[in-house]
Amino acid sequence: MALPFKKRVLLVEDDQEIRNSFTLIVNSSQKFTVVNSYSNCEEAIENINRDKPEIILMDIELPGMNGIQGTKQIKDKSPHIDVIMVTVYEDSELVFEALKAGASGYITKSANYMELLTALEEIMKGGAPMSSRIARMVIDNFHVNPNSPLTKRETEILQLISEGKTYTQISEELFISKETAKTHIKNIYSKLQVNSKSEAIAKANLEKLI
Amino acid sequence: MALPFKKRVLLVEDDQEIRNSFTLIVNSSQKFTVVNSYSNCEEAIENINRDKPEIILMDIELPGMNGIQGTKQIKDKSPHIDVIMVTVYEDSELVFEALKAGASGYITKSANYMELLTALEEIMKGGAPMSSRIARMVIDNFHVNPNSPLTKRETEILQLISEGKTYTQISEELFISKETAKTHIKNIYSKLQVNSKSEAIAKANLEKLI
DNA sequence: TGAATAATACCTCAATCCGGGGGATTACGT
DNA sequence: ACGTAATCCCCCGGATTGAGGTATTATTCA
Repeated sequence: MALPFKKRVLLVEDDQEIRNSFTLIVNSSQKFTVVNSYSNCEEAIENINRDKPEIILMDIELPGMNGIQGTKQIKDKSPHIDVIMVTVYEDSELVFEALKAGASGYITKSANYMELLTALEEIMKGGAPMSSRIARMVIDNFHVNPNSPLTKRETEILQLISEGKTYTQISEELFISKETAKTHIKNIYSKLQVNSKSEAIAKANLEKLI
Repeated sequence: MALPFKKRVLLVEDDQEIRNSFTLIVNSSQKFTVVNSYSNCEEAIENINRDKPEIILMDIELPGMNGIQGTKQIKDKSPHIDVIMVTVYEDSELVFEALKAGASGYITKSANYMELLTALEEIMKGGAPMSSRIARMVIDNFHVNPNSPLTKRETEILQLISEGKTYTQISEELFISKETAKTHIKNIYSKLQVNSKSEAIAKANLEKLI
């Protein structure tokens, strides 16, 4: 009955109860098996080569090293392991930090039986399980502000600035004189209230102008 | 029997067959109704104030204005309308362009009955429906490269550069001398093979160094 | 323990960039 | 007809940057 190819799942979660209930749920599936569970990242990382997990369910709030730092270290050493963050928070900063750290999914602790197993299946299929709110948060992060104070040309030039181009390169690329490029950039700076290229890029990213 | 609060869905799709089949599927639901369908963006935009859609299913490849340009214009005028891109392509550039333009979901034309309705439900819940591959693509886009050639300090400084900080500001923020900041930046430039702040930022974003 | 790497700091010099003005023409759309 | 956008030019001074060095401490790791 024990399938030889069950996906190896590791739990990192300091709440004993959640650890137990998640273990039960995961083990109830024919496709997954919990190889181990830890209450902190340090131990998990220490034994990762022995446990050889393919998927890690990682809590964010942990004693000692937090789940985001832990994910970073794990993905650093073992990039093939898929990490799913499990948390109570859907705070946007934490989400993005976790994703940057290398998480491939983001579910909440309130996840029920089905949601948890669906998330694991999604990961197996090469997907990225997320709650509705997280998905929207992530997608919204891409949206460019349609109410930019900049004109089309200015936006175009800001784009080139963000690509690291110099005044000269911009003027050549757009077939305009260097002075014109300068004028546009002066206007961009004044509209964005900045006074350097990098500041302009920072503001552009912040306000999703490009 | 006709519920008064069905969500108003608009179709923009040049393939007559798909338009018909999607219309049938959407109308089969108690929660949605197709208010109109067009074979091009121009017409859709022209009549949008009359059709008053809450959700638009938008093809990307269209005669005349493409679906990405169309989405941009629609979100510009009516930011409250949710646009779901419907396409055969899962090409990464197109996906990101569509998301930047303001799309809130991204499904493929091969979407069946269930997938289509699930996507609409997801949108209604404030989510962002995506296929597994798209979701992973989007998530992967956040991941920071764990094999950065930069040291911790250099990464820290690159981060500050990307925030638009000057040498002086960086040195003050990190409690080091201006000269040291300069040295670090020189090393960053040499490792990234660039020679300006904006180029460094561009490369950093490209290679997900920060 | 020794070597390598990282982080710190200083020097010089030329090129670029920025800010702050200014003025001017053409074109397009309302 | 007026405003906005896009184009181009000028001056200038000061700040910043980039490129070339050298050098001293920590720390880390083999």
